[in-house]
Amino acid sequence: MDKDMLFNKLVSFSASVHRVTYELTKDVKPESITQVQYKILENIAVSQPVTPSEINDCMQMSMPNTSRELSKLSEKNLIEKFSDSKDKRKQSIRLSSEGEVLMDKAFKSINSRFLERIQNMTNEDLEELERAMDILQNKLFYS
Amino acid sequence: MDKDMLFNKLVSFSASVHRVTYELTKDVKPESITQVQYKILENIAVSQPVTPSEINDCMQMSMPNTSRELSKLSEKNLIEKFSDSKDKRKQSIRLSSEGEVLMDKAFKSINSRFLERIQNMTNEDLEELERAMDILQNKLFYS
DNA sequence: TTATTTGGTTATCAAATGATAAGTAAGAGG
DNA sequence: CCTCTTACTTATCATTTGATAACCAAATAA
Repeated sequence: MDKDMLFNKLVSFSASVHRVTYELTKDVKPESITQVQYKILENIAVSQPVTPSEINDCMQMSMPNTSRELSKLSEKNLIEKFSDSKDKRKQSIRLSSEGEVLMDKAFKSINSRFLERIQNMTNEDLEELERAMDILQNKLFYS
Repeated sequence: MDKDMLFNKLVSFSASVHRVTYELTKDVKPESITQVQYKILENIAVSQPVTPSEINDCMQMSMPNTSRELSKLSEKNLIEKFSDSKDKRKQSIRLSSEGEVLMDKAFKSINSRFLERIQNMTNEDLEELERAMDILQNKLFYS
């Protein structure tokens, strides 16, 4: 097996994934928030409730910056902070109802672009896609 | 076929791809250039020679900003600009030898992390990966 | 009880990025 | 020849981001 060839394939593959996810998610974020803030919201949306440190790890930013961005999101009424009853240093963060609406709209729009993209596929195609994603996620893109 | 399930799978899949490419490419860029500049160099490396407008399209930035970043890369002696002999408005950009060295080092380092990641795989596993990438790239992550 | 560590905030500063306006020079179309 | 368009540059400005230092309060360890 030619591992160099496989590596080249990986390079081109991840470029494609990045490009297509860019196309799918283009313009779904409202003007009122920055790209980083949108990413944080996405992060919260898929794994709420989260703590600031968890967001911090996923986003690869420094705590002070995470804290700042969270405050901004809080000011914009998109998230809510609760303090943990057991460990009062910890904060637990979730989307506010306004935030839920925003992210719901975003995901719906991404979903509909996705449906467009797969609209002409047969059931076998779709099952093939599913299997292929499973394989790659388990064997190559595991964490 | 449940398309919503497939969509969820896609969301989680692309998150994984992003995370793993982050890990593979972490710290390969020298301190002397910014993230954006590194991305531009990657772009040039895989499809040189390129014109500023082509880079501009791929990078989703505005022409003035692209131009600025290219000048900076040029000042750092990482790229070279030639003007097209046919159409003198156009510029053709390639890596300088210093730029080649830099990107070569970067790709080698990414490659070695990739090899680590696949080191325990059988030939069948690798062929499976290859097929899976082909399928996804052709059917879902096409441009 | 007294450190020390953990989880987080606030303030501040430099640097990077994004966006706009205005300009130049070469090619294309009339 | 005279416009118009294309490809790109320069200058400038506001905003975002990244990084650092200093701080606080709760939890933990000594």
